Amino acid sequence: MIESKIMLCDDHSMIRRGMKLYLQFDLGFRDITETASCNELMNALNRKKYTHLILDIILPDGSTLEVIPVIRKLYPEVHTMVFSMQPPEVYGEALKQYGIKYYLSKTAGEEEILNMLKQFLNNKQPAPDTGETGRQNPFVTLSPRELEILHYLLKGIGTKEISELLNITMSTVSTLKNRILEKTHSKNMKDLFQLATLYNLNF
Amino acid sequence: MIESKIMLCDDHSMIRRGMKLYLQFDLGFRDITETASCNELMNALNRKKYTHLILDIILPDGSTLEVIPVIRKLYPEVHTMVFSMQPPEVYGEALKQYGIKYYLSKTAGEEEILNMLKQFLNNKQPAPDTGETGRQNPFVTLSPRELEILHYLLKGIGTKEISELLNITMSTVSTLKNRILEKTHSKNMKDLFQLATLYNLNF
DNA sequence: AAACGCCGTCGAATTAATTCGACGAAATTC
DNA sequence: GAATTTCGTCGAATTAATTCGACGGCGTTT
Repeated sequence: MIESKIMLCDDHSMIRRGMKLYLQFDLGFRDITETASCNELMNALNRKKYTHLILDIILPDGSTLEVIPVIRKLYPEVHTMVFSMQPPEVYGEALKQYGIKYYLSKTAGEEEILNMLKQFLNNKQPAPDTGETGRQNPFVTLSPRELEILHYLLKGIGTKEISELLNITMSTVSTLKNRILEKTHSKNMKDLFQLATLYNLNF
Repeated sequence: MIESKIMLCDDHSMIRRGMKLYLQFDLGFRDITETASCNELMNALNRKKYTHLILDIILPDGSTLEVIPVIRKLYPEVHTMVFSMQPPEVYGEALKQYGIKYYLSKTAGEEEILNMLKQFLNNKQPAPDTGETGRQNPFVTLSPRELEILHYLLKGIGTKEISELLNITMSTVSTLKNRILEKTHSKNMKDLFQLATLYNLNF
């Protein structure tokens, strides 16, 4: 194995220390650089060549989602793993579109963390993701009527009021709403709001 | 200094490792026990006497807000510090009501973390409450119970399920939910989610 | 001490929302 | 062209959620 040069970007010093411990003591890597913001990250990448990036999503000066496209353009060969508090369902799709194949949740157990780190740092293929050739925006599968309902739902309007606005039954609205939740793989409204925010769908 | 027996409760192994490193290497404490849920925590407290507790707020099986009153009743002499991702303004008041004087934010820098840990573990008086922060944050007016409910609401959990989790009536949950909406001036859940996002409360 | 206001709780009545078919029309696949 | 899927819709039954008034407990104010 070639000596890996690892960049670890997370704004929580606690997390960085914990992660560093895994990388150093458990996995034996030594070349680990830390950054705590998008800005620091980009500067550091500019200064030195890294083989692996381990990035948090939410940083004090913005989201790594904003810089990942830039990074992939400037340093196409670097391996990138995202590591976040956010549930993978939410960012998974967006990251796949960006070509990020590794997503580690901070809520994962020790074993899972170590396993994924090992695979990632040895440049193995990522965990067997559920097939599906690079899915797109989950909202594109919605029918016209469903999009109409979605529009009102995202404004926080309830089933009853929507049914009145569109002159249809509440049960119809409920049915459509459920189909929307299914198609977007949202468990509940909170998931839907999050997903919509993620895809800039907040109209 | 008397030998401290420290209990560290957090569901992220990464955080636990980072914190343990601070406690062991930087501060020289050795008796550190880890737990990762409310249940584990209560069992561990029952088994052994601790001098200091360092607790995360949000755990997989509930909120420490639920168990802190119990802990303070059963073990009134134990020193407790809360340690969380949430901005301190939000939980500060509720915790003060529970007699918790130490609140450490995971977003704090290394120095701040070490300082507060030192003070806490040496049983000094808490840091001079960093001035009047965020009188504008609408979440500060929430009562302890309301914050508890809020926590579940923000996870997208419904009234019925919350009532089951907390063993109270649905009508109670609904009442609390409405008071939360009122106090935060939210018309509906969508507003609440948005507001929570705005105040970095989404976890 | 009395009065006030917030807190956590509930019951009963009411309303909102979901579920689970089901149906014809339109689009798509075979 | 037949079979299948998706779409928009609904009714009836059921379940979830809200409303509203209330009550005792607990701090504060007066």
